[in-house]
Amino acid sequence: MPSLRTLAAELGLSITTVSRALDGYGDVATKTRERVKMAAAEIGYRPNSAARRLRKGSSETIALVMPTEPGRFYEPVFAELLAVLGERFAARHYDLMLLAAPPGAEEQAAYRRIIKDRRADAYIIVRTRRQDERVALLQEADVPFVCHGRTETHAAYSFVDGDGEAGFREITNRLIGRGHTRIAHLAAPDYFTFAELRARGWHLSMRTANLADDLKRTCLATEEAGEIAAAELLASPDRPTALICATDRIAIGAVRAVQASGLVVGSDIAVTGHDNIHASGFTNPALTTMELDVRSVGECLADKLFELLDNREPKQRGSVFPLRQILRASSGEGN
Amino acid sequence: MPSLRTLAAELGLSITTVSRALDGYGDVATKTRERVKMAAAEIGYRPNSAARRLRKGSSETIALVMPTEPGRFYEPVFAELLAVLGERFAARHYDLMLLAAPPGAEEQAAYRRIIKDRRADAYIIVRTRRQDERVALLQEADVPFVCHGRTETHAAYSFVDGDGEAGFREITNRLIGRGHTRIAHLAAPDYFTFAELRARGWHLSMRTANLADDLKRTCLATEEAGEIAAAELLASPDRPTALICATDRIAIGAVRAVQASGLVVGSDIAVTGHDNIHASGFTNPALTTMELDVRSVGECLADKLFELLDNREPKQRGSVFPLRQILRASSGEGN
DNA sequence: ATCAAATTCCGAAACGTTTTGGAGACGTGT
DNA sequence: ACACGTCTCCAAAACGTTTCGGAATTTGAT
Repeated sequence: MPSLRTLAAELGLSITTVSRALDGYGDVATKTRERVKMAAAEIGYRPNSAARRLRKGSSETIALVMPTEPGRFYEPVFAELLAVLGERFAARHYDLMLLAAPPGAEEQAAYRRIIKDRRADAYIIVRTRRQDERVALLQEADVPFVCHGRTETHAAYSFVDGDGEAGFREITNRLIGRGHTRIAHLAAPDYFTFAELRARGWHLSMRTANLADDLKRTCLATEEAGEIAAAELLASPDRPTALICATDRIAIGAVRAVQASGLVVGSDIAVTGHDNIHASGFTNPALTTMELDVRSVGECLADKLFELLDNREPKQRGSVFPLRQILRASSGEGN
Repeated sequence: MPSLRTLAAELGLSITTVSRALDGYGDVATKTRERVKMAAAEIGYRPNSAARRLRKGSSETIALVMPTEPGRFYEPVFAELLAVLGERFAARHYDLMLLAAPPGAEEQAAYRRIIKDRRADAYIIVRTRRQDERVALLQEADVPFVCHGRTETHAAYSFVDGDGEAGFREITNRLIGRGHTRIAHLAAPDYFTFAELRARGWHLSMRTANLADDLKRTCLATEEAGEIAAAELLASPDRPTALICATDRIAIGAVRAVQASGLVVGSDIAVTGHDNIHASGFTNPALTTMELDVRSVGECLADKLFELLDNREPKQRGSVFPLRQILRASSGEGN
């Protein structure tokens, strides 16, 4: 309600001076500035965002378009990531604008529309895909953006990701160390980069140990799909002794499949996942998995975004965070 | 980029006429309107949102402040709800703005700030509490809002909720019908209205059947807390034969506690939950639970919001959706 | 005392839209 | 001929901010 005009009138100054005083220009006497700031605080002045946006041509908004899967949208830590981003953005007076669109034409259209309208100054891409049209789109439009996850393209862009490859190499090595030789991988759909990276980790580890790397099944990242895929693998006469799953949800399905076939998870068949979703600690036996620190990822995403918005030279394009291994009974370790 | 000015110049019309033509005023000749619309489509004109917001004094934005729990934020269907809301809002050219704040002073401040700045035309309150300061705040500020969940106050406001009371009465009755007499309730923290309603459902059902209603434990809605609370109940000499849990997460913890005490879920002890989170179908045995149709809820929330924004008389203040019971083996039924 | 430079302030324009309050043209009934 | 209503259109103001290009005043150096 109170505007610059109000303040100016009250102080007997011009709108210009009041504005510049508040924005910290060197243009205005220290004494006047103090006076203005006092009055502004007193009266509870807050600049009208629409007006400033109109004038500055920026929106002070960061957009995130959530890719709604056909069916239910589900991403274990999505809500938490949003919370972290929201906090960080608020500190810099940026708004977080949330849209939803199913991948494909509709998603493209959504991006085009916001870009055209300049309704966001920057974007966050989540669930990044190996060939991601969103990256191409935003690069072409020359709009700042940061990816959660990475693409397979060689384009230069900022991203934050977990080191799925190393994480899966590590867990595979660990299982090999415990004597497993037939280790299968239940992969997520391969248009997701994370699925490819995790599969690669498993694959490299197996090759290095000279073990057969043909035990791979790809399925949706759901419990149902995981159960079916695992059941198939277990039905084979030469069945695996370990199931390394791309996600906890897949792993939870796999646990069920193992139990259904009369085998014991942990002793007969090791099962591992990724994400450390809440439920993973409460399967029977508890699920060995690995975890990415969501807070760090969120903060890193925000920091990179602000680097771009401030036109600062980014320290590094991409940041890859290590995964914390959480060993539990489903892989024959832990308690 | 193209503005009304551009269009006007191109067409040899005034800005006024172009604006009115596009907004569908009866003021302008049908022929001119067609001409204008053609040109607008051709040139890809889209009104500048900042300008229109400034002029109209509205923000065309709906705000949702997510209450970040101390620790991790987690709400089973939150992401999906956001997706539904996002879709609906986009159809009406409203933006969904997301903030995050922990309940308490910070949350209040966040609301006050956005209200003062008029950065949102309406609000959505989630995780509604029995005594909810947010409701009071928004009512006092006379800003439209809709609650997901309800308060215990008698204030007139719009809300959408699931019928937790009926749902819990139903499952309790069902267990009683199967011969259970000592049925415990694991409740969520009682500042949440949903927790109170579900507890009431259990309570009423028990009283009606003249059964002891003293077997109630309150805990956080987490697996860990559920496990501890369930373990306590099971340690009692006169232990319950059924654990009706306020949420699936609590129930998953309870399942673990039952198993730890050497009893069998389903036959020895029945366990039920609420939410139908993905993991609930994959506990061993699968968890009996109940489910609210998120899409319906989201759409209803959006509809009510637009009723308020359009100043239409709401058909009904509150909408309570029935819960779908999902009977599975953990309560001795289903497969 | 004079000129230049620094300091402090301000008027006015601009961002792009919506809306108010007409103005002009044309037809209709008297 | 006149008054009156209807159709189309438009100029200008307003929303509240930022910023350009000075203007007025003071300071400093000679």
